[in-house]
Amino acid sequence: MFTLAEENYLKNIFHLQQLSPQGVSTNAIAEKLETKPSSATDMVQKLAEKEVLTYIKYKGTTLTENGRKIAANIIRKHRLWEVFLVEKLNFQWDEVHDIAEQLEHIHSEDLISRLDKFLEYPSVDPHGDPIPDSNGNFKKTEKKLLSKLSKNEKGICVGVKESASDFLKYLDKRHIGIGVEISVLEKDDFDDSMTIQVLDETYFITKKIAENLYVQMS
Amino acid sequence: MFTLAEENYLKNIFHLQQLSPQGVSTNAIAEKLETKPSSATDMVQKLAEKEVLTYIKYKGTTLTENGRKIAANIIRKHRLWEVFLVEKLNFQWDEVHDIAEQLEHIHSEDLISRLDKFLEYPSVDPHGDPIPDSNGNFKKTEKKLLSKLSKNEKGICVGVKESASDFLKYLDKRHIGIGVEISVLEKDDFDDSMTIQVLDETYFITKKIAENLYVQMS
DNA sequence: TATTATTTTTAGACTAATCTAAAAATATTT
DNA sequence: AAATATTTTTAGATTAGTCTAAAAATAATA
Repeated sequence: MFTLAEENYLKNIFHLQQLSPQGVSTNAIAEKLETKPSSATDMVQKLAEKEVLTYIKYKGTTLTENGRKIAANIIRKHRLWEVFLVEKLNFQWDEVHDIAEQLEHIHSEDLISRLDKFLEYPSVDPHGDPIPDSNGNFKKTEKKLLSKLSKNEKGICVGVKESASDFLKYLDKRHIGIGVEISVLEKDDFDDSMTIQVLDETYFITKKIAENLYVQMS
Repeated sequence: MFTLAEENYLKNIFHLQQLSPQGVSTNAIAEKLETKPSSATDMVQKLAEKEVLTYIKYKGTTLTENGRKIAANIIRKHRLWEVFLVEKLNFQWDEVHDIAEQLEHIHSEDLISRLDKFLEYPSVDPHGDPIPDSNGNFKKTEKKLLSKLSKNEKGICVGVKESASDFLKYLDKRHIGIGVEISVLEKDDFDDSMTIQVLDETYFITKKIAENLYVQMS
């Protein structure tokens, strides 16, 4: 069994590993967990003892297969609870993160499998991120960034890259959410800004916005 | 904000206070929390600093109004989550306690008020215990005669009608006293006799006995 | 009431998780 | 390649919560 702190390290190292699969640096871990590098070193050494990650001094860490599964399971719980909060308790999708951060640490396999069933086995969370199965496997999605689309292409919004509350509010105001169709009406080659159509409205969006929205093409 | 350990102490001191309203002993707290009396002393002193309880050395502790409210709120969360687990996730009522013990420590007022609404404002948990409102108030339940209980109901012994010595000896022999929980396992409709459970023992009692014991229902 | 038993508190130590400050290793620049 | 900068680790301290052992207070008994 792992402590709350250990679980948080595992989960965040998992996420960091997506960006640097060859090994995660101590400083990166410390920054992600908002702690000091010396604390990260201590914890990483402890987790290496427990064989959920491999650690080479001054080089970095990588999750073991076992560590990967544990991390994926925490992410699974986080995302399932987010679906519950939005679908059943009518939270807005930008309000659920902090609560899910707490709920993800509740220990009970039975609870999660029942919750999964209750929610009718969702495949993505309210932000469009995939929910791994009970073995820790993620379904590969062929989503791409909206910024990669050309003029007159369109796609279904399936997720966001950045889930900062301000950004989600920006999207809500324009009725952009998971499952909504977005069409590129115009694209400026100079600054990569776009004019897009969402439902019956057209909006002008900057490159920065387009680089934070994932769409799935038909 | 209170830590997990602090919340558990407050909750359990609240429960102990139902049985001894004049003050809870250090040993009783230690026993309830499955820890050592010295640990209980330390924690009680810390909680007294935080003014959620009053503590007099060698005498005992009593929750302050503030402490009572915090404890009631934890109990409220515990019981609401139990309703959720049984009503929505189809757990059996005897399987939910350990999970609710974890869920009761999730911090979010908004979450609980939405959960309350989702569950359609239940007034009791799956064990029949009352759920306090968001101000920490429990609905008053007055004492009634044990003879008025039906099969499978239970209550806490709060008094006797007849205080004849023979009767008290009879109760003593069966470990029936103030604060003891009595459950009705069987009730005979013809002569109003009952089979009751007290602690780990079951007893057969006549109508006359049941008409002389006051119980308070959860 | 004096003695014994029980309860409660204090003192000192331990673990998990964190921190600061300094040392060591690695990376970058000139 | 030497000097400098950055990253990472170690050493030692701190806090919360717990423990054991011993001392102090209270309660029970002879």
